[in-house]
Amino acid sequence: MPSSSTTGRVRRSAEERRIEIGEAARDLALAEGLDAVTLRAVAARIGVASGLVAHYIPGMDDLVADTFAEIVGTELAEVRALLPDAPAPERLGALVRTSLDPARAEVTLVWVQAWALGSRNAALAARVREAMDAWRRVIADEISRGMAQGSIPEGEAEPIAWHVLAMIDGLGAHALVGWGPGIDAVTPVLRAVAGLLGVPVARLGGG
Amino acid sequence: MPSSSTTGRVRRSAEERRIEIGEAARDLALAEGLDAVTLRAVAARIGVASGLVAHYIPGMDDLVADTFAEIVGTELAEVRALLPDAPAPERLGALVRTSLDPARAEVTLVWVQAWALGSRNAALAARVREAMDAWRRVIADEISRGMAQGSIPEGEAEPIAWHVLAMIDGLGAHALVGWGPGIDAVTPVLRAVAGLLGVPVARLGGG
DNA sequence: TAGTTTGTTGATCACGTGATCAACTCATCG
DNA sequence: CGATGAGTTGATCACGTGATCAACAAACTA
Repeated sequence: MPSSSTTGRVRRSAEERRIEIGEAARDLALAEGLDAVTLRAVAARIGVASGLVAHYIPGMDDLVADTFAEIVGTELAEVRALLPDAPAPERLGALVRTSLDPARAEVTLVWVQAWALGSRNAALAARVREAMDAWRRVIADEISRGMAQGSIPEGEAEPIAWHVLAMIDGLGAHALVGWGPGIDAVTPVLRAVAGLLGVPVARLGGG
Repeated sequence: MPSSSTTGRVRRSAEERRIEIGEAARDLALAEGLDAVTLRAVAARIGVASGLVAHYIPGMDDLVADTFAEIVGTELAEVRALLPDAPAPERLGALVRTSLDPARAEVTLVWVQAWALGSRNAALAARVREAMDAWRRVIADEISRGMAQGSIPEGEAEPIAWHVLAMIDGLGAHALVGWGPGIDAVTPVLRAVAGLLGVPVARLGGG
């Protein structure tokens, strides 16, 4: 029998349901990976028939792509919010340290899966490129500001930003299979970034 | 023809079949990704019933893991074979250039998929860690030799090797979704590596 | 109250996955 | 020649995927 008086079912407005579905997809992706965002899994998580979820989305590929965009968009905003009010090099150091925080492993899995799934899911691939552009832009802006302020030697900000990102992503992927334990990741990365920027390591701040 | 005109079937020895299956799995993985290594896909590629493939392997997870190991093992051997007979810094430069060659995109997809699948496939995860260890060892050995010969300033080779690898892998993953086109990847990476090693960029050779 | 709208269900379809196994074919040996 | 055994088939199982849709129920409206 149904749970309460008549039925336990709750009717929500279309807009509420859409939000609920999006949240469920996000939670699932963070907890179990992007490939766990499945029609039935999302439905089960919000206690609803699978058909309902299908009714609200164009297709699963789109939901997955949207979920990815939502997660990494939030991630970037969070990382930016944590940057200290300090000179560019120190802000960049903080950005690297935050990005390499093991607590972000959930998001790293999402990133790596997105790169892999991006080969087949065109919508996702487009979102991935957008997200990477956004990240590079943030890093490049910091570098450019530092160059304008004189705290970083003049040069091309874009390629440097690109490679800082590559280092962060590479280390993240490595950590995903439990590789590189026991080694301090942050210090050598900061050394490498300092080399890329042309500034002393100490200028990147931190302890 | 040898085998009767009624059926085109060919009988092979168990060992031949095993090799044939392994090769089909490798080709499939390189052409369409590790997730395309499927019971039926492998069978179809060698023109055989799916049951035959299943008969020769413990399970698909194992075949996928073996296929990954085979591919990246060969890759590392190839890259090593291409290193010039020169001082350590130049060899490292060549290693980086070879690894970033766009022609290796096939293998990159395999790597990224392996990182992602490694979360669920324990056998694969183990192989991935082994492969990464092998890579790091090769790079670290080169660095250590350079340090011993005086062509690279003294320091800890392992962390440096680790980060050179992270940079290579990160850039590879980026390229997978068609990101970073039009930007010369090699030059800035060499600059970063030179910074890590503490040697002038010119010492990494190439051009 | 009766009628209409809108959210929701659950069965069902078509497909793809890995795995299993009795039956078959063919090469080889006695 | 007949028997033995290794290689192979193809149907089949159980499961999971995305998608569809007629029917149903709750809320709203006249």
